[in-house]
Amino acid sequence: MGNPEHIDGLSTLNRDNRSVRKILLAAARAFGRSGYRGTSMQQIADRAGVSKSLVHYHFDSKEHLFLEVQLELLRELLSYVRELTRSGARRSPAQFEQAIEEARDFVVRDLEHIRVMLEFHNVARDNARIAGHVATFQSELMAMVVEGIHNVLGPSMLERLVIPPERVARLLLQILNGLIVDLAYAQGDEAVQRVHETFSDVRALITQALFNPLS
Amino acid sequence: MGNPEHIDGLSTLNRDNRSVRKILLAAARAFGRSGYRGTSMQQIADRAGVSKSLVHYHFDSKEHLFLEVQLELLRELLSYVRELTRSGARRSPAQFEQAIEEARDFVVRDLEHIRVMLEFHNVARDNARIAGHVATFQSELMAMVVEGIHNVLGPSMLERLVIPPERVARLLLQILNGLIVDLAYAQGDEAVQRVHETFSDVRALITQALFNPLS
DNA sequence: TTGTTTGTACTGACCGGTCAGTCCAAAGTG
DNA sequence: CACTTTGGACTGACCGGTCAGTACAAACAA
Repeated sequence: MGNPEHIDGLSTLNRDNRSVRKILLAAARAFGRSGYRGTSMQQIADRAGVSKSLVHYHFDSKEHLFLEVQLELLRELLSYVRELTRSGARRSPAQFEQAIEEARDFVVRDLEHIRVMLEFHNVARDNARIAGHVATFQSELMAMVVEGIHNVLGPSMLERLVIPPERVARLLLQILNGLIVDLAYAQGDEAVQRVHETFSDVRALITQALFNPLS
Repeated sequence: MGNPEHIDGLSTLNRDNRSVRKILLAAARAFGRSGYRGTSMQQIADRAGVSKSLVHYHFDSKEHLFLEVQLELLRELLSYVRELTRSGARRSPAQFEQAIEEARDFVVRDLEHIRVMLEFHNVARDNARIAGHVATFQSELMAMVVEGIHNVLGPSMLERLVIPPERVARLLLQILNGLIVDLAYAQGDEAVQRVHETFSDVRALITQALFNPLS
């Protein structure tokens, strides 16, 4: 990745600083809940328990803060996907399904955080710098999922895929986007439960059709 | 639906008025592109070629305008789904796939408009009135898709579904949400083309696994 | 025919308020 | 000393919304 925080001429950011971490966390949640424009620097400062001045002290601008939030989310996702697909011992469609299920659990657990992704394209549309970062974000995530598919399936199962791994990766990301949107809409526990049921249907049907039978 | 524009004590809206139609169209596109908070009344007025005052003359508030945009989108979706699934002559998985493909084309064609849906939950989160309308929107759309599935498949094919029609409807809406998000991210023609390919994969795999073989 | 009234569409100027961002003096901290 | 943190005052831009007033055509009255 090569020190992405040093490009674009942004000032260096001390990520180990406790306040910086608090601000990043508060900002991620606030952006996820209310969107980029719907979140004020004051709200972020309040939720982080620091002064507004300090936020401006650590981050050049709101755009910079958003960028760093984005960057951290990418790091989290990458490290999670790496961890999830590290072991090379799973070699069946059922294990593949389980990996998808675990990915879903990850999304649900960090939903407030991950929802920021739905905001990326809105901000990117009138901000070239952020648009570039979104593109990087997407391609790095895609590469990581492809690698994860290789790790989870191994060469033997990989041969049985009816479409190439790259297309499987794109497919997984697309249905996960659908899950995120549906969850954003769902209000109340039964609604969330129904969304989970729906995603399980998607997962089961796709897995079933994704592998050629053993010849 | 019963004259939805008369509920909530909103002033009646002359939908035949040329300016009103221009404003609604401009607002739908602007909300779809930049989100609710990212769109100002001034921008909408400019794009509609009218004064900001006129927008406030026809619509009580920004919230009211958003509500009317939502209402019109619901009308369009309902009438489109009705039209798409009217004929009862299709009775094969291939025809089912084609109906999904047509729905995709509809989404792509009106994407700028439909993208507003991604914004609904953001606005609804801190606006009870809009939250109620979103819930109505969702349930009416769901009912319409279920009815459409019945029409497209007919009793014979309906029996072969491995999950009930209601779950199929939720599944379709979820993967369409994924499509909309992916399209929102896609920049450039090849990117859009790749998203289409991905959605085709989803559609094909799901359709393949969705029907029991003829016994 | 001429004048009056009424209703609708529409506008520019303006108001109160919010927001991102700046500046700075002061205080704590390692 | 250098770094971090606070709080407060301030600016310029923008935003949603209001308001007085214009334009105009149809209906009505003399």
